[in-house]
Amino acid sequence: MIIQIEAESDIPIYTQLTNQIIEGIARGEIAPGDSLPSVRAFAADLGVNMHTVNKSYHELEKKGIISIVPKSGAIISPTERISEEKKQQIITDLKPVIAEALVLGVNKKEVQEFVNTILGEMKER
Amino acid sequence: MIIQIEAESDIPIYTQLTNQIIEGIARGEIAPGDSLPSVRAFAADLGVNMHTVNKSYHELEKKGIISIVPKSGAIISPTERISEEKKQQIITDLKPVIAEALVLGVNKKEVQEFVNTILGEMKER
DNA sequence: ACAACTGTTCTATAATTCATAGAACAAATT
DNA sequence: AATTTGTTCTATGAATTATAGAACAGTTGT
Repeated sequence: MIIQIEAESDIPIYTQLTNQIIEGIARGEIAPGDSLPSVRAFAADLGVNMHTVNKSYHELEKKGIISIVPKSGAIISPTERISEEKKQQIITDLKPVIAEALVLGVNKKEVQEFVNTILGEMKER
Repeated sequence: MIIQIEAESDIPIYTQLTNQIIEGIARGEIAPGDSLPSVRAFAADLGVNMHTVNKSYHELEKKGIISIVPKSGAIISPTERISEEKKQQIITDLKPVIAEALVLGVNKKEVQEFVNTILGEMKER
Protein backbone atom coordinates (compact mmCIF):
# COMPACT_ATOMS: atom_id res chain seq x y z
CA MET A 1 0.00 0.00 0.00
CA ILE A 2 1.35 3.37 -1.03
CA ILE A 3 1.00 6.23 1.45
CA GLN A 4 1.48 9.80 0.28
CA ILE A 5 1.83 12.50 2.95
CA GLU A 6 1.64 16.16 2.00
CA ALA A 7 3.35 18.29 4.64
CA GLU A 8 1.92 21.51 3.13
CA SER A 9 -1.68 20.27 3.33
CA ASP A 10 -4.14 21.91 5.69
CA ILE A 11 -5.17 18.40 6.72
CA PRO A 12 -3.09 17.18 9.70
CA ILE A 13 -0.52 14.49 8.91
CA TYR A 14 -2.09 12.00 11.31
CA THR A 15 -5.48 12.51 9.63
CA GLN A 16 -3.99 12.05 6.17
CA LEU A 17 -2.44 8.80 7.37
CA THR A 18 -5.67 7.64 9.02
CA ASN A 19 -7.68 8.32 5.85
CA GLN A 20 -5.20 6.56 3.58
CA ILE A 21 -5.11 3.49 5.78
CA ILE A 22 -8.92 3.40 5.75
CA GLU A 23 -8.93 3.75 1.97
CA GLY A 24 -6.35 0.96 1.70
CA ILE A 25 -8.66 -1.32 3.66
CA ALA A 26 -11.67 -0.23 1.63
CA ARG A 27 -9.83 -1.04 -1.61
CA GLY A 28 -8.92 -4.45 -0.24
CA GLU A 29 -5.19 -3.83 -0.36
CA ILE A 30 -5.02 -4.74 3.30
CA ALA A 31 -7.53 -7.01 5.01
CA PRO A 32 -8.81 -7.88 8.49
CA GLY A 33 -6.19 -9.86 10.38
CA ASP A 34 -3.31 -8.05 8.66
CA SER A 35 -0.85 -6.14 10.81
CA LEU A 36 0.09 -2.54 10.33
CA PRO A 37 3.80 -1.62 10.53
CA SER A 38 5.19 -0.69 13.94
CA VAL A 39 4.83 2.98 14.80
CA ARG A 40 8.61 3.42 14.63
CA ALA A 41 9.09 1.61 11.33
CA PHE A 42 6.14 3.39 9.72
CA ALA A 43 7.31 6.77 10.98
CA ALA A 44 10.79 6.21 9.59
CA ASP A 45 9.29 5.06 6.29
CA LEU A 46 7.06 8.12 5.98
CA GLY A 47 9.63 10.57 7.35
CA VAL A 48 7.40 11.70 10.19
CA ASN A 49 7.51 11.46 13.94
CA MET A 50 6.70 8.26 15.80
CA HIS A 51 4.08 10.05 17.89
CA THR A 52 2.27 11.21 14.77
CA VAL A 53 1.84 7.61 13.59
CA ASN A 54 0.82 6.60 17.11
CA LYS A 55 -1.89 9.26 17.08
CA SER A 56 -3.21 7.94 13.79
CA TYR A 57 -3.33 4.37 15.12
CA HIS A 58 -5.28 5.49 18.17
CA GLU A 59 -7.68 7.41 15.96
CA LEU A 60 -8.23 4.22 13.95
CA GLU A 61 -8.75 2.23 17.14
CA LYS A 62 -11.30 4.78 18.37
CA LYS A 63 -13.17 4.39 15.09
CA GLY A 64 -13.20 0.63 15.64
CA ILE A 65 -11.10 -0.10 12.57
CA ILE A 66 -8.00 -1.60 14.16
CA SER A 67 -7.20 -3.11 17.51
CA ILE A 68 -3.91 -2.26 19.18
CA VAL A 69 -2.36 -5.06 21.20
CA PRO A 70 0.07 -3.48 23.69
CA LYS A 71 3.70 -4.48 23.15
CA SER A 72 2.66 -6.38 20.06
CA GLY A 73 1.10 -4.52 17.18
CA ALA A 74 -1.89 -3.04 15.40
CA ILE A 75 -4.22 -5.49 13.67
CA ILE A 76 -7.06 -4.66 11.31
CA SER A 77 -10.37 -5.65 12.87
CA PRO A 78 -12.97 -7.85 11.20
CA THR A 79 -16.04 -6.05 9.88
CA GLU A 80 -18.90 -6.07 12.35
CA ARG A 81 -22.48 -4.93 12.21
CA ILE A 82 -22.49 -1.15 12.32
CA SER A 83 -24.61 0.62 14.91
CA GLU A 84 -27.42 2.99 13.99
CA GLU A 85 -25.49 5.73 15.75
CA LYS A 86 -22.44 5.29 13.52
CA LYS A 87 -24.65 5.25 10.44
CA GLN A 88 -26.06 8.60 11.46
CA GLN A 89 -22.52 9.89 11.89
CA ILE A 90 -21.67 8.81 8.35
CA ILE A 91 -24.72 10.70 7.04
CA THR A 92 -23.72 13.74 9.10
CA ASP A 93 -20.25 13.61 7.56
CA LEU A 94 -21.57 13.17 4.04
CA LYS A 95 -24.12 15.98 4.23
CA PRO A 96 -21.86 19.07 4.08
CA VAL A 97 -19.86 17.70 1.16
CA ILE A 98 -22.96 16.84 -0.86
CA ALA A 99 -24.61 20.16 0.01
CA GLU A 100 -21.54 22.04 -1.19
CA ALA A 101 -21.48 20.08 -4.42
CA LEU A 102 -25.12 20.97 -5.15
CA VAL A 103 -24.62 24.62 -4.26
CA LEU A 104 -21.61 24.79 -6.58
CA GLY A 105 -23.77 23.52 -9.43
CA VAL A 106 -23.31 19.77 -9.50
CA ASN A 107 -26.67 18.18 -10.21
CA LYS A 108 -28.06 15.28 -8.21
CA LYS A 109 -27.44 12.69 -10.90
CA GLU A 110 -23.81 13.74 -11.07
CA VAL A 111 -23.44 13.44 -7.30
CA GLN A 112 -24.69 9.86 -7.58
CA GLU A 113 -22.16 9.24 -10.34
CA PHE A 114 -19.34 10.61 -8.15
CA VAL A 115 -20.36 8.23 -5.39
CA ASN A 116 -20.56 5.30 -7.79
CA THR A 117 -17.11 6.12 -9.14
CA ILE A 118 -15.70 6.03 -5.63
CA LEU A 119 -17.59 2.84 -4.78
CA GLY A 120 -16.17 1.28 -7.94
CA GLU A 121 -12.68 1.67 -6.56
CA MET A 122 -13.59 -0.17 -3.39
CA LYS A 123 -14.25 -3.78 -2.49
CA GLU A 124 -17.56 -5.00 -1.14
CA ARG A 125 -16.93 -6.58 2.23
CA MET B 1 -33.13 29.41 8.48
CA ILE B 2 -32.24 27.88 11.83
CA ILE B 3 -28.56 27.79 12.80
CA GLN B 4 -27.41 25.55 15.62
CA ILE B 5 -23.88 26.07 16.95
CA GLU B 6 -22.33 23.52 19.27
CA ALA B 7 -19.53 25.11 21.27
CA GLU B 8 -18.32 21.70 22.53
CA SER B 9 -17.95 20.27 19.02
CA ASP B 10 -14.51 19.43 17.65
CA ILE B 11 -15.59 21.21 14.47
CA PRO B 12 -14.63 24.92 14.59
CA ILE B 13 -17.54 27.32 15.05
CA TYR B 14 -16.83 29.14 11.80
CA THR B 15 -16.87 25.80 9.93
CA GLN B 16 -20.16 24.78 11.56
CA LEU B 17 -21.64 28.09 10.43
CA THR B 18 -20.23 27.76 6.91
CA ASN B 19 -21.67 24.25 6.56
CA GLN B 20 -25.09 25.20 7.84
CA ILE B 21 -25.32 28.17 5.51
CA ILE B 22 -24.36 25.91 2.60
CA GLU B 23 -27.00 23.38 3.67
CA GLY B 24 -29.57 26.16 3.93
CA ILE B 25 -28.86 27.13 0.34
CA ALA B 26 -28.91 23.50 -0.78
CA ARG B 27 -32.32 23.00 0.84
CA GLY B 28 -33.61 26.11 -0.92
CA GLU B 29 -34.31 27.96 2.33
CA ILE B 30 -32.18 30.80 1.06
CA ALA B 31 -31.60 31.47 -2.62
CA PRO B 32 -29.16 33.30 -4.93
CA GLY B 33 -29.66 37.04 -4.59
CA ASP B 34 -30.63 36.80 -0.94
CA SER B 35 -28.53 38.68 1.60
CA LEU B 36 -26.96 37.15 4.66
CA PRO B 37 -27.24 39.03 7.97
CA SER B 38 -24.48 41.52 8.80
CA VAL B 39 -21.51 39.99 10.61
CA ARG B 40 -22.38 41.93 13.75
CA ALA B 41 -26.09 41.11 13.77
CA PHE B 42 -25.44 37.44 13.01
CA ALA B 43 -22.75 37.22 15.69
CA ALA B 44 -25.08 38.75 18.28
CA ASP B 45 -27.84 36.37 17.20
CA LEU B 46 -25.61 33.30 17.49
CA GLY B 47 -23.81 34.46 20.61
CA VAL B 48 -20.39 34.31 18.98
CA ASN B 49 -17.74 36.82 18.07
CA MET B 50 -18.07 39.08 15.05
CA HIS B 51 -14.72 37.88 13.69
CA THR B 52 -15.89 34.28 13.78
CA VAL B 53 -18.83 35.11 11.49
CA ASN B 54 -16.54 37.19 9.30
CA LYS B 55 -14.21 34.21 8.91
CA SER B 56 -17.13 32.04 7.86
CA TYR B 57 -18.26 34.59 5.26
CA HIS B 58 -14.78 34.76 3.78
CA GLU B 59 -14.63 30.98 3.66
CA LEU B 60 -17.92 31.01 1.75
CA GLU B 61 -16.59 33.66 -0.61
CA LYS B 62 -13.43 31.63 -1.23
CA LYS B 63 -15.63 28.65 -2.13
CA GLY B 64 -17.49 30.87 -4.61
CA ILE B 65 -20.80 30.58 -2.77
CA ILE B 66 -21.36 34.19 -1.72
CA SER B 67 -19.97 37.50 -2.84
CA ILE B 68 -19.08 40.09 -0.21
CA VAL B 69 -19.71 43.68 -1.26
CA PRO B 70 -17.53 45.91 0.96
CA LYS B 71 -19.55 48.25 3.20
CA SER B 72 -22.74 46.66 1.96
CA GLY B 73 -23.31 42.98 2.66
CA ALA B 74 -22.94 39.35 1.71
CA ILE B 75 -25.08 38.10 -1.18
CA ILE B 76 -25.58 34.50 -2.26
CA SER B 77 -24.12 33.98 -5.70
CA PRO B 78 -25.99 32.47 -8.65
CA THR B 79 -25.05 28.90 -9.54
CA GLU B 80 -22.44 28.73 -12.25
CA ARG B 81 -20.87 25.91 -14.21
CA ILE B 82 -18.51 24.09 -11.90
CA SER B 83 -14.91 23.54 -12.98
CA GLU B 84 -13.40 20.10 -13.41
CA GLU B 85 -10.94 20.99 -10.65
CA LYS B 86 -13.72 21.65 -8.14
CA LYS B 87 -15.46 18.43 -9.12
CA GLN B 88 -12.26 16.55 -8.31
CA GLN B 89 -12.12 18.31 -4.95
CA ILE B 90 -15.67 17.14 -4.20
CA ILE B 91 -14.67 13.56 -5.00
CA THR B 92 -11.56 13.93 -2.83
CA ASP B 93 -13.74 15.12 0.04
CA LEU B 94 -16.29 12.33 -0.42
CA LYS B 95 -13.73 9.52 -0.63
CA PRO B 96 -12.61 9.27 3.02
CA VAL B 97 -16.17 9.34 4.34
CA ILE B 98 -17.34 6.63 1.94
CA ALA B 99 -14.25 4.52 2.58
CA GLU B 100 -14.85 4.70 6.31
CA ALA B 101 -18.48 3.70 5.87
CA LEU B 102 -17.50 0.62 3.88
CA VAL B 103 -14.77 -0.37 6.32
CA LEU B 104 -17.23 -0.08 9.20
CA GLY B 105 -19.53 -2.51 7.46
CA VAL B 106 -21.96 -0.40 5.46
CA ASN B 107 -22.55 -2.08 2.12
CA LYS B 108 -22.42 -0.24 -1.17
CA LYS B 109 -26.15 -0.26 -1.71
CA GLU B 110 -26.65 1.30 1.69
CA VAL B 111 -24.11 4.03 0.92
CA GLN B 112 -26.14 4.88 -2.17
CA GLU B 113 -29.27 5.01 -0.04
CA PHE B 114 -27.57 7.37 2.43
CA VAL B 115 -26.65 9.67 -0.44
CA ASN B 116 -30.18 9.52 -1.87
CA THR B 117 -31.64 10.35 1.53
CA ILE B 118 -29.45 13.43 1.73
CA LEU B 119 -30.22 14.41 -1.87
CA GLY B 120 -33.91 14.07 -1.06
CA GLU B 121 -33.61 16.85 1.49
CA MET B 122 -32.10 19.20 -1.05
CA LYS B 123 -33.42 21.15 -3.97
CA GLU B 124 -32.24 20.59 -7.52
CA ARG B 125 -30.86 23.88 -8.85
C1' DA C 1 18.86 -16.39 27.75
C1' DC C 2 19.90 -12.45 25.27
C1' DA C 3 19.21 -8.85 22.09
C1' DA C 4 16.09 -6.38 19.43
C1' DC C 5 11.72 -4.51 18.94
C1' DT C 6 7.16 -3.31 20.66
C1' DG C 7 3.63 0.26 22.33
C1' DT C 8 3.34 3.40 26.32
C1' DT C 9 4.30 7.31 28.94
C1' DC C 10 6.60 11.46 30.30
C1' DT C 11 8.48 16.09 29.61
C1' DA C 12 9.50 19.75 26.35
C1' DT C 13 9.42 22.97 22.62
C1' DA C 14 7.79 25.72 18.54
C1' DA C 15 4.39 26.96 15.26
C1' DT C 16 -0.22 27.30 14.10
C1' DT C 17 -5.17 27.53 14.77
C1' DC C 18 -9.35 28.96 17.04
C1' DA C 19 -12.05 32.25 19.48
C1' DT C 20 -12.47 36.18 21.77
C1' DA C 21 -11.99 41.36 22.52
C1' DG C 22 -11.68 46.25 21.60
C1' DA C 23 -10.74 50.04 18.78
C1' DA C 24 -10.74 52.78 14.75
C1' DC C 25 -11.65 53.83 9.71
C1' DA C 26 -14.23 54.98 5.65
C1' DA C 27 -18.10 53.90 2.88
C1' DA C 28 -23.05 52.88 2.58
C1' DT C 29 -27.58 53.23 4.36
C1' DT C 30 -31.53 55.21 6.82
C1' DA D 1 -26.74 63.57 10.58
C1' DA D 2 -26.67 59.30 12.80
C1' DT D 3 -26.35 54.55 12.27
C1' DT D 4 -24.68 50.54 10.22
C1' DT D 5 -21.53 48.31 7.19
C1' DG D 6 -17.21 45.41 6.26
C1' DT D 7 -12.25 46.06 7.05
C1' DT D 8 -8.14 46.25 9.56
C1' DC D 9 -5.17 46.37 13.51
C1' DT D 10 -3.35 44.72 17.88
C1' DA D 11 -3.88 41.54 21.66
C1' DT D 12 -4.79 37.59 24.53
C1' DG D 13 -5.54 32.72 25.98
C1' DA D 14 -6.52 28.05 25.02
C1' DA D 15 -6.00 24.26 22.19
C1' DT D 16 -3.96 21.69 18.40
C1' DT D 17 -0.23 19.92 15.58
C1' DA D 18 4.30 18.14 15.04
C1' DT D 19 8.54 17.38 16.57
C1' DA D 20 12.14 15.38 19.93
C1' DG D 21 14.31 12.54 23.42
C1' DA D 22 14.25 9.46 27.14
C1' DA D 23 12.86 5.65 29.83
C1' DC D 24 9.89 1.52 30.97
C1' DA D 25 8.19 -3.06 30.57
C1' DG D 26 6.37 -6.63 27.79
C1' DT D 27 6.97 -9.39 23.30
C1' DT D 28 9.48 -11.52 19.73
C1' DG D 29 13.36 -13.66 17.23
C1' DT D 30 17.67 -15.88 17.36
